[in-house]
Amino acid sequence: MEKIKKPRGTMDILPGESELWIYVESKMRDVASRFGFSEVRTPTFEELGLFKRGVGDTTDVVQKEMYTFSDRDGTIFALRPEGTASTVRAIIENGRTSDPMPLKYYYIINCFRYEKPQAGRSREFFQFGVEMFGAKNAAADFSVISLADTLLRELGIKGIKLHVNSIGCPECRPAYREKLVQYLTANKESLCDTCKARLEANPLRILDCKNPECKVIAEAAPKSIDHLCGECESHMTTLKAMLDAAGIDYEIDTHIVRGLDYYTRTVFEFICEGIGAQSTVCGGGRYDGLMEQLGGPSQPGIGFGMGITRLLMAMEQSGAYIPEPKKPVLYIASLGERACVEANRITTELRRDGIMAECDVMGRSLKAQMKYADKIGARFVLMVGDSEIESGKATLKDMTNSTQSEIELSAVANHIKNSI
RNA sequence: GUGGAUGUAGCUCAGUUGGUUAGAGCGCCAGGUUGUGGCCCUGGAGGUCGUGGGUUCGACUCCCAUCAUUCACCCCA
Repeated sequence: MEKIKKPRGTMDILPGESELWIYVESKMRDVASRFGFSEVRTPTFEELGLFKRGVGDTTDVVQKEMYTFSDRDGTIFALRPEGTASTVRAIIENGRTSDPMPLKYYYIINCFRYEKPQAGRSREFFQFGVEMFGAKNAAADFSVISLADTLLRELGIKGIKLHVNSIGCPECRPAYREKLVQYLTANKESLCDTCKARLEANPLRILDCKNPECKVIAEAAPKSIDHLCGECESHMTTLKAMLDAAGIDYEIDTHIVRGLDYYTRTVFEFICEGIGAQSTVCGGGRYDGLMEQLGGPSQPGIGFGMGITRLLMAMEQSGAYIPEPKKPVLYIASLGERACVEANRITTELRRDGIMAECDVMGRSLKAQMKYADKIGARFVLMVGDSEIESGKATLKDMTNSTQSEIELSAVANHIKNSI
């Protein structure tokens, strides 16, 4: 038979590494709930229009990276390329804007983008996302950033830097944008080809270009942070004061420009060098116009997305703690039908009491069972055969020091429970 | 979408200027006498050498194509 391969840019997470994912995900839930965020689960696919309006019709994500398909009735759907749009849709659709403000939601989801895979980027990827709605103050920005910072610390990630910028609001951005375009147009000849094209479509992106020539121009370009209106200015000032007070290191990085249309004011990234070209482990910002854009009431919002694969790479690089696979406390080696029945009886009793226990299901020899017990790291091994069934006593071996003792079969479960 | 690198057992890799039944280590399974792990020894299973063409008496080895993996650009988490 011909083998079927997994789709390009997807991955299998197998035993041995799924433990790590579970650990990281439980950390995310733990930290998020400590910050007062609750989990939201939305569909894996949505109507295409949601992302066109939410993420932005002109973005690369929507224009060329979406997995779309039509339903039998002709409706066009898309696999979610990110989580924010769906969350906002769910809030509006379920009337949650009547809940006490602010709304604090988080999610751990898979997202899909048709891209060419490379380190830290795949077609199906996983992200932890956080969204807060209804709070326009800088304190909201701060608590979201602080949440990310706390999580990264608790996962033992080192060498990660917070970059912060403000890209202004509908009040001040148009004037800034015009000034920037003027400046860039004057220097158009020195720009790389892609940036020449970006001049029309998305001039802000030029600030983020890696081409050396463009970098020089970007360095001297007018900065959004110097052209903020009064409100944006004081918003940023307060945020900086809060970060300083909490001891969260950051740098103002005028190159940070988010690619999704919905961002306003604060934008930030946690960047980890050394994990490849895709070094943004966490990226987010404020999106005050998004709720209204999707047909809901006008409510400010702020949040971030954290790429779990990139996070794992950062953890590995940091030599962070990684959980050990669970090991059974007791393995029961049995020989013969009657012993096997008894082994299963005791194993079940322990399992019902929440203790990890194993017994033979392969019909192996005693020696082979001992080898197996060793490989799976069992702490104790109980040896049961016909004579043990007769006498009601069996040998219990402590695998850490090879000591053996006689024990009543009826007392095994209790003995094990007491010895852990 | 563009460019570079790579593709031999489950894993990590050998495979000599193209030459007979393709190898090692690890892992897996079974044994090493009579009911006992870690070390050691023996045996076994497992590969259409990514796939499809071509050159040749003969291809894992050379050529072309294709697919996949990977790194970078683009973009983003």
